[in-house]
Amino acid sequence: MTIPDQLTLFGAGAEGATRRSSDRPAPTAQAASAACYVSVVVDIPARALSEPFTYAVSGDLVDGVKVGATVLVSFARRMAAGYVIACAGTPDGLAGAESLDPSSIKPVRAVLAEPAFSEQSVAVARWLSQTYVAPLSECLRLFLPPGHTPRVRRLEDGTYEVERASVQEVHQRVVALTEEGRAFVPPERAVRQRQLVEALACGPVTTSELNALYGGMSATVKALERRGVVTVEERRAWRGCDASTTLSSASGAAPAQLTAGQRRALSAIEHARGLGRGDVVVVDGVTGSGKTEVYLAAIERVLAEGKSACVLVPEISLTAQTVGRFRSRFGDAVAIFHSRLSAGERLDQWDMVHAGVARVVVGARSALFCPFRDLGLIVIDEEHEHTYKQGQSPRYHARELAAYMASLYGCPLVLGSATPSFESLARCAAGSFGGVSWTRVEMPERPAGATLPRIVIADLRREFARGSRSMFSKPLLDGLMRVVERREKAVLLHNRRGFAPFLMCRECGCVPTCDHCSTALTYHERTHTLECHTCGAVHPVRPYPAPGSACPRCGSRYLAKMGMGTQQIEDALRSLLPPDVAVIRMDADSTKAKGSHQRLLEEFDAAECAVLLGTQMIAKGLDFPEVTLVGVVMADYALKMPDFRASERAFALLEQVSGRAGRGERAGEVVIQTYLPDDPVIRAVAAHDRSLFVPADLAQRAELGYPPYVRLVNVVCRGKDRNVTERYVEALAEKIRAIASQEHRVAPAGASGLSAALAADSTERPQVLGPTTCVIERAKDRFRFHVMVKCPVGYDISRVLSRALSEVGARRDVSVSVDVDAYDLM
DNA sequence: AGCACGCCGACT
DNA sequence: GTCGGCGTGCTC
Repeated sequence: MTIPDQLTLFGAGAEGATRRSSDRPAPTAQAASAACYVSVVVDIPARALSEPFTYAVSGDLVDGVKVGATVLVSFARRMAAGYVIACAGTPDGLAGAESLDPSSIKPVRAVLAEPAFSEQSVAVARWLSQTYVAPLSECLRLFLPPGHTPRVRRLEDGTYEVERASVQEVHQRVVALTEEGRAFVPPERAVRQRQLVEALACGPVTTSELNALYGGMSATVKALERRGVVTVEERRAWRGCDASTTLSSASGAAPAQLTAGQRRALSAIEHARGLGRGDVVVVDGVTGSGKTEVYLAAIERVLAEGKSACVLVPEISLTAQTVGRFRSRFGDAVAIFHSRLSAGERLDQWDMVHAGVARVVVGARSALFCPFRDLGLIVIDEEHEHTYKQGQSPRYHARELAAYMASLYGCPLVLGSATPSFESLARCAAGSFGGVSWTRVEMPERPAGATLPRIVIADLRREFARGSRSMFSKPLLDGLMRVVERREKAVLLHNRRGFAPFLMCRECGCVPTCDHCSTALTYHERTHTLECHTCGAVHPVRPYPAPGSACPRCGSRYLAKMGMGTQQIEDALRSLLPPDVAVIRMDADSTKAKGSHQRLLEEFDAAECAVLLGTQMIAKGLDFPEVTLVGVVMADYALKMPDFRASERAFALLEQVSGRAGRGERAGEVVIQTYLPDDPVIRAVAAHDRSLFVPADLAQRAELGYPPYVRLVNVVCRGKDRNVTERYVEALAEKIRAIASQEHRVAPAGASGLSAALAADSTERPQVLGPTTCVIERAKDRFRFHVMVKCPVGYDISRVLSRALSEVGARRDVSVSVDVDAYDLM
């Protein structure tokens, strides 16, 4: 545990200490001696401060002040960190500074960090800021090295302090034999020297490795270094590169031959690369059709041209196999980003890209902000995943950001999925969007004779009528027994975490709810607690049939667990299956610890006969050829979500999880348990044919005005005072209505005909719905209201919103969050 | 007149 | 974000 180093600038004793009064420099003198001028975005996240300010750079700082650098500036009687986004010889050369009084320009006080982003990244940050109505400083921060967000604080005595980044680079000392050293024979009795020479015979070794192997070796190293036998070289250590896996399918050897579908996809990507304008290729390949191999082959060609590639995968830790394939194909040239990296590992992976050591980046959505040298390809795997939408400001969607970056860099964007998003399907159907072409390539077959699994629908209504009270239907039970008998493997999906999601009184119907938030409390079996997943409040509880259970409202003792979770199914499986069958549960609870995710998968891989039970995290990316059975314990949770995308998501989830079966030589079977066997989504999954539900679902969305036919923006206002918040949100909604009605349709330059093609029946002007209270009316003691805005595709709604926000003005006691192209409408 | 409070706008 | 300026309205 290291205490963050603190470095006091302008501290007491420092010459010209920055006190309130002495804070103002003589402006004219500074301006006259300026070597150049810069546009600086101050790191104060307020919507009103999104525009850059102009500062002068003195001669002694000019070498360090470049685009991408972090600087310290005085701003409105205080100090602030800021980011340099442009440089020029005179103020006139900087946008917005033309009409500035030269005497009001202050100097840059210090350089806090070397350049971290390029001018292209500035363009990307600007686009993010405008599109998602977020402060520019917040968007620029995304490009900083991990753990290096600057912190400037004012101390009691009026001086300022810049906190040094808590994560630092580390070095290792590498010991190697010199040319002459090879012939060196240690004296008979010099045991340590013998050990050292022996260790170095096969190649250079780090000092820490030597010390771990032989104990204190530093004296010996020093002695031999003096004699010229060995050299010691200090080298930057790259943390986060040593993750190895025993997973059998993680090797990346290229197959002898690609399938016809893979070749088609690859040539579409090559075609797009040749055009160099950022065209999009949607690789629509069934599960197991070898999409990863297409990415790998495309990246090989990009690397051969000396360019780099970025691959986004949903929550990387879920796909240790994918990572393994990339690492074994491209070796050290790969940087990996996932949520389970430590701060130091994250920084080093970033620096590997910065230094040009790594030219392939595999990571979650934030990997797009890496300091790429010359980006030649962007890939988004499992493109339909909603994790590509960022949940906090800036609430960008990685697909849209990647499409913008692709056109900026003139490189192709590849979107891969077995279940492409409706947005992507619509754009491909239109042929173009945002001024570039969108092409869909189908890969309908699995390579090497593997076939898609047979799908069995288990009708739970009939099971119940037959008197079965088991959580496993006959087809699923039979399937499990067959797996046990043949010593194969099964994957069981259950889309819920915890033991019982909530408690309910069987007598009065009361469901315990959080005092601070209007959400039902979740029951946790192992700890006997009710927990609020919104604010984290924890209450101990005794549910029925434990003695002393009591309903908080009516006192009845029948306060019972409702629904079932993965833990309950795990217990049932264990009592059902012979003890030599491994039952492995994977959900948010069992994968909390670092590395536990991979460990559980390796356990499943190594087992001779096993059942892997888990939430949706097991649905994608897993590639185990021995899995012959996939069971969905209850498909209806996914089908009946209160969301217009429920069908799309349910289809994706069921199709993905079904795809885990039959990836090897033996055929696979999927059993889906449901009370709704006639639902079009279930029928589409059963037939491996999305056309059985997509047209009807699209027709409904067109009629009700939902994406992909319109854009949706959700504006949420939160405040402690109900009335104040409500009045504010009403004023904001009114302002949006007013501005939207006076603006004509402003399609941004280059916007395609998709809005015309798709939005023909929808409104031409934005439609403002609400304000209303949010579904979660109150969270963390704040009242929540929201306004929904629907507008035609291609309409520049962001401009309307930022104008409305600045005209209504900010209030300290009401926080506003804008979610453009919202996914979560709660 | 003197001052507390809240709103508005500037900040380079 | 954060501070100061200024207008409103209340109190001495």
